[in-house]
Amino acid sequence: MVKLSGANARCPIEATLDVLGDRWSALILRDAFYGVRRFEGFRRHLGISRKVLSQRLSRLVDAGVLRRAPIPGQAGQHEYRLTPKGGDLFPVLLAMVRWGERWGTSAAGREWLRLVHLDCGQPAHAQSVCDACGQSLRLGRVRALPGRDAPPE
Amino acid sequence: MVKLSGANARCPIEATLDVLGDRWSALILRDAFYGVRRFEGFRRHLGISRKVLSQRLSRLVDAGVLRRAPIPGQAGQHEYRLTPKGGDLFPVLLAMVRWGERWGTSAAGREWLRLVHLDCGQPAHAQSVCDACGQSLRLGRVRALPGRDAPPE
DNA sequence: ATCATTGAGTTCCGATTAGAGACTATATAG
DNA sequence: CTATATAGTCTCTAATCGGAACTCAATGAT
Repeated sequence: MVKLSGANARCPIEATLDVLGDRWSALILRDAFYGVRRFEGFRRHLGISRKVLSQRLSRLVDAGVLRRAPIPGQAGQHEYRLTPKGGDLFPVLLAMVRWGERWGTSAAGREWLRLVHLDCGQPAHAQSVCDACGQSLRLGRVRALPGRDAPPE
Repeated sequence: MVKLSGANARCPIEATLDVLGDRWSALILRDAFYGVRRFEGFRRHLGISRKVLSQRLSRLVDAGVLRRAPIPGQAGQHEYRLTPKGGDLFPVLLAMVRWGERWGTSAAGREWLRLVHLDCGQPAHAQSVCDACGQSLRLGRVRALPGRDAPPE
């Protein structure tokens, strides 16, 4: 499934898609952000088959976004927790929540989920801003250029 | 933790994944943000098979994120352009760029792509902030609760 | 002590989907 | 009139999916 296409093989978006570019992986990570940790938890919440879940969890562990840790006291049992690398996917998920709330066919206008920002107590809606100037990053106000390490041509 | 019954079917993230949850669709949208518009452009740039490209483009058009418009003067030819709904996916892509630059295996530390924020002239790195208080949205500082329209139980 | 249950998988199967490549249809270029 | 480009469709094989059954270890109930 990891098909690296010609020239843009290592575009950072593709690197992210190695982890998030599969529906089940993305949903597993969503559940991980919601606090799900156990195999059976994911399975029940997602309705995913055991085989695919097992495969996806291993892949996410291999990718370093989840960590498989034994549960102390519960011999033989373990849980999957987000690593710092995995936790850093949070902004991507938040941006997805935002879009889904605005545009999702059956989600639009509905409040399925309430995210509360503990620092201000308000409902959290993610906004994408420039980390240099703090202004909102709008499509059309961002120009994509080849970077220093871009492939030639 | 949000109670996820089988009815998490309409979580806003899932709505977004209907569009972005497939690797090819996500890559097509990335290319669209880069300015690619034509069937053959996507095909060459991505190395995708015609069948799958055709299928994905139709799906994205059906989903309302791309629009299939005839090119005036070039009879029989047309292009795929982002709709406002599609353009609103930009923050998701930006968040992916950000993560890929930080964590992507072969992308980490490299500058494959340079995004310039035209409003300040600086390299654009997307940051996810609360639209209410403007503070950065950090995992752990956001609590997920069932919303008004959450499924019962 | 035994039986059933739960957690966490693995294995097998039929059905779906993906990708490679050939084929088609239309329009312009030479 | 032939060649080329665009935008697909069709066919075929290989990979992948979901579902169900099976495994195996650790608890829990009788």
